Amino acid sequence: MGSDNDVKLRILLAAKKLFARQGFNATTVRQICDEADANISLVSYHFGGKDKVFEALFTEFFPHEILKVTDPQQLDPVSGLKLLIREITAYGLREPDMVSLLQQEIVMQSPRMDKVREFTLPAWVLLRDWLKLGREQGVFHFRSLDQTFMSVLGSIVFHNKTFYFKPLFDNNEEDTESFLADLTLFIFQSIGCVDAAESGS
Amino acid sequence: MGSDNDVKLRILLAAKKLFARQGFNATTVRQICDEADANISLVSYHFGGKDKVFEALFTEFFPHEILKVTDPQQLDPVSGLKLLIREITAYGLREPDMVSLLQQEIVMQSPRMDKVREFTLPAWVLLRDWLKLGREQGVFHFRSLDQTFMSVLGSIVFHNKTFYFKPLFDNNEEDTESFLADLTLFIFQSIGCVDAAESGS
DNA sequence: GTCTATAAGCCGATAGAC
DNA sequence: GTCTATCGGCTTATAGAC
Repeated sequence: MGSDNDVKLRILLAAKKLFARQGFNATTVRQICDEADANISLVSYHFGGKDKVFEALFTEFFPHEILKVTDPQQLDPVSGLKLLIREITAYGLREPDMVSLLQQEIVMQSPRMDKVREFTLPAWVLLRDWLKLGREQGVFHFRSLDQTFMSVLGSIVFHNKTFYFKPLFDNNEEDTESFLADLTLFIFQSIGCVDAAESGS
Repeated sequence: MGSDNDVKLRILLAAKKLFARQGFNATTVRQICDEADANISLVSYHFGGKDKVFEALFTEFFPHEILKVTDPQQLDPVSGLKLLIREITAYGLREPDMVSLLQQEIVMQSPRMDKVREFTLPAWVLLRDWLKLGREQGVFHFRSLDQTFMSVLGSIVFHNKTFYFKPLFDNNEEDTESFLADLTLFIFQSIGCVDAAESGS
C-alpha cells in the first residue's frame, strides 16, 4: 500500500464501512464503489473480486502489532492479560468496523471463517496461554480452561454490540479509561484474582 | 400450529437450520424448500415470503416460558440471576440454532433486528434489573451497571461459538452441569459475589 | 487506469394448471 | 394444497472502447 493510487484505499475504506454495517452478503459491489466514488469495474481490476477485497481488509487493518508487542512469555500472566485486554479494547475503539466484521464472520460461520481464523488465532492462543500459565502459577483460579477462555473472550468482545441494547441503557457516555478499568476488574475477579484486579493496569 | 399440516413445520425446521448455519441472506428459499422436501412456492403460500418465515421462527421457538417462570421480583437477585443463567444455558442446548440465529441478527444489525428485540428485550430487562437490585442490596459489587450487564451477557451467550475455537481446545467433551456450575461461578465472582458463587445453583 | 455496456446467472415471488 | 413455468429484478464479473 502507501503510495498506491488512493482508489484502492477508498474502495477498502468503503468496503470496511459497509461490510461492518450490513454484512458481507448484503453489501453489493455497486454500493462499495458508489460509496468510494469509483467505477464498478475497479473492484475486479484492483482486487480481483469481492472476496479479495475482504481478504485485503484483514491484511491492511488487522492489528499485527498486538502480537509483536506482547511477546510470548516475556510478561507475567497478570501483566500479560491486562495488556491484552487493553490492546484489544484499544483496537475496538480504533477500528470498530473491523471488530464488527470479525464478529460477523465468526457468528455466521461464513466461508471466509478460515481466512479470519488465520489472522486471529495467534491472539487467542496468547490469551489462552496466559490463562493457563496463570493457573499453573496459582495466581488465577478456575476449573475448565476452555470454558474460562470463552467467557473471558465473550466479555471482552461483546461490548461493541451496545447499540442493540441502547433502549435499555442509562444513555450517559462512558469514559474510555473507566470502561477499561471496569472490564479489567470484571475479568480478574471472574478468574479469582482479586488482589491484582485492584491495582492499576 | 399443532395439527396444521406438517409442511409448514418442515419448512420452519429447515429454515431454522439453514439460517443458523449460513445466515438469513445467504440462505435461499430454494435451499429451504429443498431441505424441507417442499415445493418452492409453498414458502410464499404458507408464510407470505422469506421474511415471514423468519418471524414465524421466533413466535414458534422463542422460550416464552423463561419470562413467566422467573416472575419479576419474586426471587432474590442471587437466585434470580442463577435461574436466568440456567434457563438461558438450557435454551442454548435445546435450541442451539435459535441462539445462533439470534446472535447473527444482533451482530449484523439486520433489518430484522427490531423484530428480534421485540422478543428478547424482556429477558435483558430482567437480567439488568436483577443486577441493579443486587447491587442496591449490597450483594453484588460493580461500578457501571451497563458495562457489567454487557460483560455478563457476553460471557453467557458467547459460548456456543466454540466451533470457531475448536482447533485451540483440549477436545474433551464437557458435562452440562459442570459447565453450568463453572459459568455461574465465573459470573458471580466477576460481580464480587463470592460467597453465593460457592453454593449450588 | 478508468469507463460503458452487457453478459450470464441466481434471486424471490407468483400466475395458473391440477 | 401443491405443482410447474416463468417473470422481473438484481447480482458479480468482464470485454472492449478510450
